[in-house]
Amino acid sequence: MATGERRGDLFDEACPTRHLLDRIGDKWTSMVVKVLTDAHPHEVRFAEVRRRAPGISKKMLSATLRSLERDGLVTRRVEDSVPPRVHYGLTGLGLSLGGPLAVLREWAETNMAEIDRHGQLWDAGRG
Amino acid sequence: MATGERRGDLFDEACPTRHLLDRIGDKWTSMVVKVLTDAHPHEVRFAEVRRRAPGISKKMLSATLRSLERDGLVTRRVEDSVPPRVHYGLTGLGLSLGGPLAVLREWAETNMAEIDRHGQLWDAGRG
DNA sequence: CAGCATCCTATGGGATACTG
DNA sequence: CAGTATCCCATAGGATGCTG
Repeated sequence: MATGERRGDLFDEACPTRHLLDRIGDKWTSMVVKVLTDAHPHEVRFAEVRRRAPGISKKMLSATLRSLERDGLVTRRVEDSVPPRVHYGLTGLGLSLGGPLAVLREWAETNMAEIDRHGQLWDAGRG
Repeated sequence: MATGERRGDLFDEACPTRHLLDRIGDKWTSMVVKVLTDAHPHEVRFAEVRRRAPGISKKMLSATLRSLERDGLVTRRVEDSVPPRVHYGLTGLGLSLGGPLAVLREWAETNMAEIDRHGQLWDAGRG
């Protein structure tokens, strides 16, 4: 991703879910999309996105945003000033992704605690 | 994952979606869950899961199933025979994950073609 | 400010061979 | 049959420093 490369996996055609997860399943994409979704229709500047996605490095934010822009989910607008200001926003496609992500989030909020609890019991039984 | 280890990322508490994607966003989990969801309420044996998730190695199938079992999404039942037969199925929790995954899949089926097309245009403009 | 370049490590995951 | 064990490599992604 950092290089802008994309792999064309055989399973991409066979399994759309896998294909999508290849794009949004990495460490930062879902958080960046959420930041831009929450801000919509307002654009958000690079540093501000970074502030709202705690922990992300400049390198990864840059790579994540470029990947999203490449896929047509995010717009990038450079304000011609010194120092430069770059504004990011969602395309219609990017905005539409908010629905599925919200569903995922809702399920996660309801069930991740149980998953964690189960995992801890499991680990304890192996200690 | 292969070792059964789990990282406790700081963002897990802050972002449930990220937390969930840490579990299902890897290469095989979503496909394995889909196989078991499609088969439900019937259980599926190890080799049969493998057949329905083309390309997965024994190692990765083993690791993926164990991870899902650890998280309480999948049941594992060993039939006492020689050679052994091991049957996998979904728990209620695992079954409930089918909803969100179907939403993801639907969005992907509708939009991944456009994403790919956009990405190819982008790449062409950089060639 | 908004990045890119570079270096580095940990991890995911494939190939292959072995086992109860 | 249903796994483990081992080896190997490609990649994700963090840390740091430089630049227009």
